[in-house]
Amino acid sequence: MGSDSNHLADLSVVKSVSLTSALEKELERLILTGELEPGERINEIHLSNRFGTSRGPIREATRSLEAKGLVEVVRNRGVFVRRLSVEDAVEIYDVRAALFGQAGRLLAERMTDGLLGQLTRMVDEMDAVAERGSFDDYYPLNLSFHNLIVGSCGNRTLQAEYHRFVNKLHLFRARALVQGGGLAVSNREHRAMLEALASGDGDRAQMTHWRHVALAKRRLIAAVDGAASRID
Amino acid sequence: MGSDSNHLADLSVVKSVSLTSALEKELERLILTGELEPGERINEIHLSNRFGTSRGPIREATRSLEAKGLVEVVRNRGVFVRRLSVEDAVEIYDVRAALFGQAGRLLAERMTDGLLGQLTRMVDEMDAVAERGSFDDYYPLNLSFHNLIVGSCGNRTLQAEYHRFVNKLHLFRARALVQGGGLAVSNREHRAMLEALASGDGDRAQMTHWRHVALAKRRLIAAVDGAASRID
DNA sequence: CGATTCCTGATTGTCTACAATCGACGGATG
DNA sequence: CATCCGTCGATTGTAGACAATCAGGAATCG
Repeated sequence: MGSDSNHLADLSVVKSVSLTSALEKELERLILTGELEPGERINEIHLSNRFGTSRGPIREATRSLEAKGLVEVVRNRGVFVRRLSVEDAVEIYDVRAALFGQAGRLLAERMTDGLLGQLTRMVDEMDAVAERGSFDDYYPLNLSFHNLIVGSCGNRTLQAEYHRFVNKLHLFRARALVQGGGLAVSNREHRAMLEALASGDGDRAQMTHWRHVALAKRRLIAAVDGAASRID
Repeated sequence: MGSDSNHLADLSVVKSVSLTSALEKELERLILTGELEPGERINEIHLSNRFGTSRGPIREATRSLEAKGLVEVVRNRGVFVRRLSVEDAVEIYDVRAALFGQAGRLLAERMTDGLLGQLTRMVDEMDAVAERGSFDDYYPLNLSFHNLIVGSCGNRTLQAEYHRFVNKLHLFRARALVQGGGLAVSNREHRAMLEALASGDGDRAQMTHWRHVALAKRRLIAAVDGAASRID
């Protein structure tokens, strides 16, 4: 853990960034990587000792993280990394589906040959990886594919919002459950999205993109039910 | 303005609310009502004098408001109520359309006779008000109608998010421009939404709800262009 | 022995003070 | 007259101190 405080020290050397902002970024990183786990309490004094700052900026940072939905601030008790229930995760998937669908629509209406080629190569590569059944290789490609779509839709507000929700899903500690349905199924949905994007049809793109996330939600629910049955 | 500090005093009497939380609520109210105007600087010392608190809780509150997109914190310069450009507003409308569409879909899939009756009465009432051409009477009804839909969709995350974006649009000081297209046109779109909700068809409901906000966006753009032409 | 109460240490919430930064204004210079 | 530089007051960013609150452990009671 010692290297982490070095991380913050590097940031504060650049004096254009306030301590509060640097702390917020670092805390967010600790949360998203799982070093601070859901339900875990964020102790101001420990953190201030660890980072060599006073408690003020830490308090400011945690207020911001609360508004972003990554922590919960309980008066007189402390700040806790937010714990997501299955119900929470399902709700977040619905929001994410809506945003991703809208990103698909916006992108279909402004698609270029270059971008379409890039996206196509990514889907081809995911096909190859899926054949090998390698989730660890597939996941980052899948992430890049989604990020390129959202990042190219031309709406920064939508992009920022989408990523906030994707970040929040990091709190749902059930990544192994997300494999449900198989990689080939997931990439077939990517192909349908691609075709819709190529067609320039906004309605169709919105529907295929929305459906991809909605089906992922369903796979999650099925996996959770399956896991619960296995426990019983 | 003196009555506003009484507002905060009332809140702090109830000791279950921290000063920071009370200040955040009050600042948000001041921003959303327009008492603190877009671009205006929030002066910590003035506010701490006004509310009889130290600056610490004010700083914490403004960090949260920043994450909610209502203010911008500029290091060493201060906190400014966020100013929305037309482009910002258009981006927000797109996000709002996506969320509203999703709310429509979710509601269509869980509609009850009682709720449908309630929504129908509201649309009928809006018809009557629209005939009189009374925007001031129409607007709150319209707001209630939208809120009932989103509030009944069964997804709290979506609801909270939708309202965050509606709040942000308060920063766009061009409410007079939102009248474009006429009240009767707007309420015809409400009827299409109603029919879709009654049919229980999620696809159809999502599309009609999405379209309603998307058309409102178009009307806004047209009104902005019209206003610009009139200036030239 | 289990349940209840009390005490104390740890932590949080807020305040005050100090240092750093910025912008406005006035004076000097070309 | 325009531009540049220096000064100063206002404000922001942060640290440290003090008071309030809570949870856990120990003591007491039934």
